[in-house]
Parts: sequence; C-alpha cells; structure tokens
Amino acid sequence: MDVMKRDPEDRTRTATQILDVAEQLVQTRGFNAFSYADVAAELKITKAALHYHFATKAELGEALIARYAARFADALSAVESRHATAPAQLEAYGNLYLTVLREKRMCLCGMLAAEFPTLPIPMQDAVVRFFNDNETWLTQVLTRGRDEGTLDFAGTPAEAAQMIVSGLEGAMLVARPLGDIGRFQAVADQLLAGLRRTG
Amino acid sequence: MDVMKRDPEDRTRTATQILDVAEQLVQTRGFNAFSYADVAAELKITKAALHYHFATKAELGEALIARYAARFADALSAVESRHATAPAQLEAYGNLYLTVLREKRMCLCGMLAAEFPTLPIPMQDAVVRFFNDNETWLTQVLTRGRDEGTLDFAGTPAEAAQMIVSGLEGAMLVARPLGDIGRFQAVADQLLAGLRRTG
DNA sequence: GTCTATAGGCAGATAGAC
DNA sequence: GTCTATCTGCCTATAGAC
Repeated sequence: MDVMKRDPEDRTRTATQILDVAEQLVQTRGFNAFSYADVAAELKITKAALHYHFATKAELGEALIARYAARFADALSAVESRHATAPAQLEAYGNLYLTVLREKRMCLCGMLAAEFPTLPIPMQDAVVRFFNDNETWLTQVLTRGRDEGTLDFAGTPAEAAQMIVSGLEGAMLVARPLGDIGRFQAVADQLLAGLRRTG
Repeated sequence: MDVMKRDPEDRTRTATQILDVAEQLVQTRGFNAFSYADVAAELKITKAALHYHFATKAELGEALIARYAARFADALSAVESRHATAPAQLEAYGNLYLTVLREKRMCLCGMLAAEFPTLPIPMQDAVVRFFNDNETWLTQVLTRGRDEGTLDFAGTPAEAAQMIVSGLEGAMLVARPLGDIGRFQAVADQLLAGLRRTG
C-alpha cells in the first residue's frame, strides 16, 4: 500500500474512511445510536469488512477518540504558532468549536460525555483525558494572558478554564437542537471576549 | 384505584413507577441506551405490561419530557415565591441543576439534546420548548434584577439567559464524567454570583 | 392490568471462501 | 482485504389468555 495514502497512525485508506464516517455518525447521533451497518452502507462495504479493520465497536470507539484528540492537540499547537496574544488564542480556540457546530456536529467528547456511563472503560478514560488536556492548555494561556496583562478575570486560571470548556460544550449542546448557531457565538463572545483587558 | 395514589396526570401507580425508572435511566444512560427490558426488570413486571401503559417508546419519551417540564415549571414557581431578590432566585435556579447532578444524573433535556437528531419529532419539539421556557423565565428574572439594581451584567438579559443555560448544562455534562461536583459549583458560582451587583 | 408467547428485525460478531 | 453466510442475542411491539 502506497505510504502516501496512509494516515499518521499508518492506517489503510479504508480504515481511515471508516473512521471518517463513524466520527460523523457519533458526533451527530451518538455512539449508542450508530451501527456497523450504518457505516458499511455509507461506504458500500460489508459489516464483515468493517470487523476486519476494527474487530469490536469498542475498539473503533477508542480509535475515534485517539484520532480526534490527536487532531485537537495539533490544532492547539497551530493556534499557538499563528496567534501571539492570549486573547487571540482564546478566540481561535472558540472557533475550533464553531467549525464543528457549523457541520451540525457536537464535539465528539461532549457527545461521549453524555453517554459516559454506557461506554467501555478505555473510552471513558480517553474522554476524561481529552477534557483535562483541554483545560491544561487553556490554563496555560489564561495564566500567560494575566501575567502579560492582556487578560483580566476573577478567580484562578484553572477555574476560568473550567468555565470556558463548560460554556462552549454547553453552548454547542443547546445550540444544535435550537438550530441557532448565532446563539453559540453569543455565548462564546461573552465567555472569551469578556476576558479581554479593557473589554 | 385510590385517587391519592394518582399523579397530577391521573396515572396509575405502576405508570408512575415506570416513569420514575425510565427517567432515571434516560438521565444517566440516554434515551437510546435504555430498553423496555431494563425498566421491566427493575420493576419486576414484564415488557408486555409496560406496553400496556406506554404503547411505544416514543410515547413513553413524550410523557417523560412532559412530566419533567411540568415539575421544572413548578420548581420555578416555588423559587419565585420563596426568594424575593433576583440574585437569590438565580442561586436557587442553579441549585435545581445541582440537585440533579448530585444524583449522578444529567438534565433530562440536556441528555436528549445530545441525542436530538435521533429522537421522534414530538420529543424534539418538547426539548426545544423546555430550553425556550427556561430562558424566558431567566430573562424575566434578569430584567427585573437589572431594573431593581440587584444585578449587573453586560449585554441583553436574553443573552445572559442563554449564557446561564449553556453554562449550567455544559458544566453538568463535563462534571459527570470527571466525577467532580465541585467543578459544577465553581462554574455555577462564576455564572451566577458574577452577576451580583457589587459582586 | 398483567401475563405468556412470539413475531420480525437489527444489533455486534464470527467462520471460512476467495 | 473483502466477501457470503450465519450465529446469538436483544430490541420494540403485538396477540390473546387470565
């Protein structure tokens, strides 16, 4: 297999397509509400072929979170290199969520958070890690912004980070049923622009 | 059947028990992740008996939201009569969510919001109504608080109401996987106490 | 109002041919 | 790497006895 067609995890093209379709289904419908049959139909392969690439649904789920988290980490690195100031980095962070919502998707890990008690333990652990990593990154940005004088907020940077993650996840959760993206943006503005010094 | 054992919707005791169990299951696992078998086992009746009380799962789902929304409306009325000031009413509002989270449950409609595209249309409509009603109530409280001078916030009362609902729902969503109720309280404090004049 | 029995379908998963 | 065929089990739902 041509190495150029492999993804960073060294997957075949089919395996990558499976992840793409499954990811879309989980983000829109949830992990418990999609089936191997759904993915197979979309890709016009059989369920058996799916099981070759991902033996169990739990295994597929773990791969989904791992890829999502890796991409998110890459996106955060890109935010750091493209935006110098803490306020700009926070705005770019909010836009990561907005891009997902525009595709009428929920954050993968936000969706899995709702289904949490029904998930296999390895998936649960990965979801928790995702949120912790996000808040660690945000806490660093917030700390730097306060030290530099570009951000101003009450409480600790860690508390503000919890507020941002909760607010953005909740805004996505509610905006999708209401079919109102503007509503997400309004909340994101209050959350993030409100932290700007002389905002 | 003794009238004292009926609920406000004039349901039999069994029907009420079914709603109680189903509600707990939906709030912890989601609508798509519970079955008639789960409820029947818990109540030690058969699946067929369940279908007598609620012919279809969609019908059961509608009844669940209707009862939940009615109780929530009652709770909001109680908040208004027990607390005179807007800040106190907001705090009581946040405590409604906290009580749910303490039982390791997600807000019923927050959970259903995640599963939204998979729900029958009548359930979807009821979920949307729930969020709209909540924000209408909050908007009234916020408007009055600002007029009375007990609350102070940037933007419109409607925007602040969206922020509160999004923030509380998101805080529940994330706090449950992390097993950290204190985290919910920290976010709720920032959201609600932060609106207090001279806060 | 609750039961037994069962229908009909789809779920996740496996065996083995190609 | 993908297929056909199949298994087992659970799902929602129904028919009809009690």
